[in-house]
Amino acid sequence: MAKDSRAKVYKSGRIRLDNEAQILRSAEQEFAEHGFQGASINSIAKRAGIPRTNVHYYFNSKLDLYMAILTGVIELWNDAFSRITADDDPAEALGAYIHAKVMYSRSNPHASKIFASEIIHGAPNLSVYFKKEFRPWFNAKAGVIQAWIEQGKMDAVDPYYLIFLIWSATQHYADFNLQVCAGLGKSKLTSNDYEDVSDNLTRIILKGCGLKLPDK
Amino acid sequence: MAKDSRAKVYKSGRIRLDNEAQILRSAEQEFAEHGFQGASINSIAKRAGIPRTNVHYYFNSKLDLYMAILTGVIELWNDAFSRITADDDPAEALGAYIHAKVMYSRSNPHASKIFASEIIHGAPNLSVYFKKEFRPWFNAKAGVIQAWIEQGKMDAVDPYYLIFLIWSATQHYADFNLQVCAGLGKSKLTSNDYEDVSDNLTRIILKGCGLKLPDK
DNA sequence: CAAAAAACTGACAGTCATGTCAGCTATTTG
DNA sequence: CAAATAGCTGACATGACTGTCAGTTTTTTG
Repeated sequence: MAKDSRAKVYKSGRIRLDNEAQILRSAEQEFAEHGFQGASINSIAKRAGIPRTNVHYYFNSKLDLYMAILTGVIELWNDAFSRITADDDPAEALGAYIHAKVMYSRSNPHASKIFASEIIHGAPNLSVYFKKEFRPWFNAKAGVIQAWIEQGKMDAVDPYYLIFLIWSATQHYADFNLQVCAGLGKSKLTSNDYEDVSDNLTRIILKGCGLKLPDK
Repeated sequence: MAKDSRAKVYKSGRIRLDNEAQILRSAEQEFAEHGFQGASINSIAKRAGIPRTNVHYYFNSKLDLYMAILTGVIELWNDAFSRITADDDPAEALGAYIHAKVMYSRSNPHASKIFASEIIHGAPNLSVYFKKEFRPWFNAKAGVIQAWIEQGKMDAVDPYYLIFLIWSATQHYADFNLQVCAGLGKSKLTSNDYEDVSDNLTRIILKGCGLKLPDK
């Protein structure tokens, strides 16, 4: 009996994996477009080409589905920053990080939007993450920048604010993509545009921290 | 008859003005917390201490109420930037603008969040604004920066990207306030914190554009 | 190929929200 | 103070969505 109730834990078969992936992809779009409350399981099911009740077979509730996406986003997100250490050259490391984040805004705009929307609306589903995991991780990363400063490698900017600056400036091109396109008079940013964004941001931010652009 | 149907246009009495203001205040909070779809007229009414049906007496639909707020936000928002001209000193003008925007994030976080959420989710209610008014205004502002560059007063950064940088960096402290507080280990940013933010951003961005900090 | 497991679905119950309207009450005004 | 206007509200019609469950179909496996 107890065994039976746990049976669902075994996520087996090819069918399950395929369908879960398909549902997650569709849900990511739907949540990005309409937010958690605005998204409907019905729409997600339609996007995925699967009957609504079948979506429920894979994900017990809308919140389950949402959380699966949200936690996935965060993992992917933190990865790019986690590799930077105090031994790296600051100009190179920060330049690479800015570039990676800009490209991430290009390749994963949905994820960025879902995350942003969650925080804007009070992060009701990330309170545990923000209360436990986030701060230690964030402090560690700020520590790397602080170390560079103490080694005299860059200006004594506040590491916390510098990180926020990089995050906001880069994520802007995913979250506010619509406004950016409207301002530039384009229907969509090209690969070149994103490179331009990355170059401009890198130039301003590195120089602003007293760092020289690394020659490529 | 035609006269009667227009009668509502005359927004008269003190009672109406009071109640409308109260409802708008409550709606701003509700929309910021839950987004357009997540907000309910019922909750707004409760916040305002007014029966739900009475809210409908003042605003025909939820969308009407939302639009009243959204358009108000945009007007307020554009004001700070609209005063800058090519004759101003760039360091001073940009510094003041950054400061104003940071302080705006402090005093009007709800408005910022509502605007951000609207754009993130595809700006379905601002399509007219973005198709008509926004670009000319935005180009004019970029033109001011371009003029400074041509006068040799600052580095040849792309004006468009510079504006986006300032917007994103400053609005971040309203929209992502929760993440910022979590990262800094505070429950709320103080007046001093916002001044620090403004100082740090100004320092990095101005230096990044080849401008000297104006001495206060 | 038959039994077991996984995948699927139609029908249902329950909840919550919006918007309308007729008729009520309070306030203003001549 | 009475007529006119503004403000208010209960009841109702309507629709959307979530989540459950029993029972069916498909797939896997021994």
